Amino acid sequence: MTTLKELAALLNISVSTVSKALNDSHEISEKTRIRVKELATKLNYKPNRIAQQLKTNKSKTIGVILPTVTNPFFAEVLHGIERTATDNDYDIIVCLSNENYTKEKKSLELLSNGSVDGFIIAVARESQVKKQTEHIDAILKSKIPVLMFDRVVNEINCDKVVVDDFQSVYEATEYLIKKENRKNILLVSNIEELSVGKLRIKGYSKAVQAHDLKPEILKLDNAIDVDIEKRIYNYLKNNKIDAILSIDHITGIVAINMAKKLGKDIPKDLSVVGFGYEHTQLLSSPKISIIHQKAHKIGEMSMKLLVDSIKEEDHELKTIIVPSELKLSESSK
Amino acid sequence: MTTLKELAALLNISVSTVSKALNDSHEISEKTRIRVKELATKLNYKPNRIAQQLKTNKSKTIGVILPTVTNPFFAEVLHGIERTATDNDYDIIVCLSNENYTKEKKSLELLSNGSVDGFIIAVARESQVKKQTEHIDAILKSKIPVLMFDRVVNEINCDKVVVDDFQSVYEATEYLIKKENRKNILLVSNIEELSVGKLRIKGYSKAVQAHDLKPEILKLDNAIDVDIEKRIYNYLKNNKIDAILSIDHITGIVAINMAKKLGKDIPKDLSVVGFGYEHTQLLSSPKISIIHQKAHKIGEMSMKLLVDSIKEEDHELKTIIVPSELKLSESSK
DNA sequence: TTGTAAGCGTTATCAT
DNA sequence: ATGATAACGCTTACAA
Repeated sequence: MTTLKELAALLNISVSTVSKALNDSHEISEKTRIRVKELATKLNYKPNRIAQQLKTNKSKTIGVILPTVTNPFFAEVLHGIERTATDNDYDIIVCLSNENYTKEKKSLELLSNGSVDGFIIAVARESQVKKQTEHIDAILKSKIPVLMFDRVVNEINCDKVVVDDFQSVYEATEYLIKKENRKNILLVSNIEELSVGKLRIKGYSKAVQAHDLKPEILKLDNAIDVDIEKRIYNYLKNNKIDAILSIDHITGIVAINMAKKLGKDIPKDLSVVGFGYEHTQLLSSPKISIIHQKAHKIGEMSMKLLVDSIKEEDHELKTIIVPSELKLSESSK
Repeated sequence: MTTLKELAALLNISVSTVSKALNDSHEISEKTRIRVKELATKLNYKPNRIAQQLKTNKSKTIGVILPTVTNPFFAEVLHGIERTATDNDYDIIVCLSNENYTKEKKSLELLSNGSVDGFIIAVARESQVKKQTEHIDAILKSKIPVLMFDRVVNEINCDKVVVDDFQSVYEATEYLIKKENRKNILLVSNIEELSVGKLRIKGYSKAVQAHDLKPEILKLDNAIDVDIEKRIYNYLKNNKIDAILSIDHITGIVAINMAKKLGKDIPKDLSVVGFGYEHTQLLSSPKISIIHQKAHKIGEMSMKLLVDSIKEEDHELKTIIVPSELKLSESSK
């Protein structure tokens, strides 16, 4: 890599002159500026980013800690984060906690040494379930801004971007009751121990009770593939259900497949609503209705808010709610 | 952030003594070492990574350029990359090209200024289709190691990790012919212009011809959701087909759904094989058979090979082939 | 208009 | 055993 020093030596001028010339300083004569720039281009000179970072004490990098990226929700959020970061001249360092508290903690610690100017984090399942969050507090204490999205910790005071989990499920439930006239709505959950899962279940319960119906909830508690199918199949076989509301992005499609296996007519006998993303509806037949979380937007808003908080002198903490959209399957319209 | 200087001032000793004490130098007395370490712990001192990077001229960071991360294949590869990077004390900076040549080029340029010690890249669709790859050559010329995976450019000389695209599809086709006794195998493709797509189609064609059958290929050329369904539906309706081989991770499931709509009995009337990942089989009913690419392993091998190439004095370029595995649906066993 | 020198935080070499 | 100094590559206040 070419350095200022090398350019200076080749041109027989000082390092500072070269630096100023490249930065279009008024102090420098037209002639030398051109001379310097020509050589710089020729030798493909690029200012060493590390040196600049040391000088300015800014990394222009954000640490992004995600539980996983194989879940399409987080993948899409990451997409939004990356795009917005690029637009704001930031890089992102991505760490995956794998839903694991220890890994999450380690990642935060490793990066809180000047490597990043701030963090975007969706808390790992384990951290959330065990309520272990001092590692995040520690970061905040060291004055590095943190933004939490989706999986948030209420007790921690920082910027947040969340989905309207309660509201969207409440409305979806009400839709099933009022528009599709369903009475026996089963909620299927594989994420009941997460903050978002709890909120979604609350939204459902509240809506059901508001219409004097009784809640029915099938908690799969993190079951593995084959069990998911079996348990949903058995439940549908043994219970009179006319609608299914899945609060994750998998079990809704599985429920459709199991219902078909049982000879149910969708959407006549059974309405199915789930959470979904880019390809969810394409992968189901008949089409599932989905609560579409604006994952890309969540990523975008998160990065924007964090960048603002870094720039602003006296930033006041915000919580932004990104509304979801109920996308009906064509058949149910 | 606490610095060596601050520690030194507080302890009334020199910066270099502090540095040595923290690094367990033999030169330093037991007493001061303890004194230093205690204060360091108390003030939560962490060596500034940027300064260390400047000193060693190494970033211990790898730039990872992916076309997208919402495709589960790349998501899983990223998972493998991240894990292996962490195991080897590397960070990763992730950039998404969005299948776009310009963005890919810009990302490479922005990071080739000392920000990263090497690149892992899966070439964008546009770069591959238009055969624009000088930007990658430029990086190699500047002596930054590059590793390409999956979407590779044959003409470029660098380390590579690829899937056995030709072989796996050849074998899957042969399986359909020999074990399931299929005669009219339709290949469905939505990625025919990619290097991997071409190889997969070749594998299919070769196998079909080897058994004196005629190739049938439905090219969707990057169609959008609703068209995908229609075109597959119509094809199945108007043509006598007894097996479908999808070379991506979406159209196989869509084909199953369309076939069911047409009243076909799977797997009796029709065998379906596709490419797939973690949840692919869970999302289909009846179960699809999948060519399972070891995406996690691909990420792992890529990072390992790149790290090796960085460490080794005279590294000789390698191409590693990661074999896929044909995972039959239970019904077809 | 150009150059000198200090400093960002660290480590390594060379005194003391 | 401890400290002074230089160096990594860059920017910038200050001289010349």
